[in-house]
Amino acid sequence: MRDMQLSRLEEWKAMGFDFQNCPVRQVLDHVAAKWTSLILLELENGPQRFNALGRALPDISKRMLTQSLRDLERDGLVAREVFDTKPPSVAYSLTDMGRSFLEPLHHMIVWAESMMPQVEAARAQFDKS
Amino acid sequence: MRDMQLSRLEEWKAMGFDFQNCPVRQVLDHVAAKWTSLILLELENGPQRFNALGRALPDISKRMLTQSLRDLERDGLVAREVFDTKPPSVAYSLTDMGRSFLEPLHHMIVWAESMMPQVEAARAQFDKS
DNA sequence: AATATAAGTCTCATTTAGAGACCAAAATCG
DNA sequence: CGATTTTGGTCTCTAAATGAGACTTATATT
Repeated sequence: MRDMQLSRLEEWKAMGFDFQNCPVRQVLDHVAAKWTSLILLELENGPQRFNALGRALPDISKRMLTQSLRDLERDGLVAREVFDTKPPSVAYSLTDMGRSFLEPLHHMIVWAESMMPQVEAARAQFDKS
Repeated sequence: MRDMQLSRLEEWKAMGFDFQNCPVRQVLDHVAAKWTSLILLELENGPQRFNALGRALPDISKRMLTQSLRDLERDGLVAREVFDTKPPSVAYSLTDMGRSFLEPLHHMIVWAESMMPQVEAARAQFDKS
């Protein structure tokens, strides 16, 4: 969308508002990361090891599991701990901040579950026309 | 991740739990759609036309704006109304359900804003090591 | 007369995600 | 004893999702 008038954007820039670093976007990107929320939800059941998480979330690829866990670790939502077993095992757990994220996340889930029938109805309506 | 033990998944399947149609995943996918939440947030300011939305969200492409709006319309969160002007204009607005989604969304945003400093700190820590 | 606007669609290029092979060392299985 | 499994990943190759931008058609503006 490059054919915009730029006025509002220019205004924001003038105000020193950094569009790319907008905190709202950053969280939404996080929630939007498709797997991170599911991982956090799974870790609510307690610390889990890499492969156990993979089994709990059967349709995630190892690649994305690794990447999502790194992102979560970097942002301080998840802690990674290596145990010196043979072979070495790695446990992932929620940090306090990670746990605090579950509260708003559960709000979303409650909303989702209560609205699902309406959403289904809307879809059926939309699809038939 | 095809090398899983399948036990938990099998269990779920035995329970008739349809993994792909899980409502939690469906909403999270929605929130995870990268643009839908931003669009809903923008429509909180009142109904807006296609190009106006494009200007308000400068880094979305027309292609994704169209697609996201269709998804939101299909799920009943957004209403699309065509006006017979010349050239015809189209207004998008929140439905009641769309508005109700803003509540849990705002919870997430509040969380995001309050946690941002901690997240930044965690990132700085992670990146330096 | 040329350009802009409305709301998209379409194509092509780039980015992101998924599938699965591969790693090394130790434990387990037959 | 040899084969397989398990640990937590990485790497490559393919497939899917996204972005950039040209194009449309009729009217209005400059």
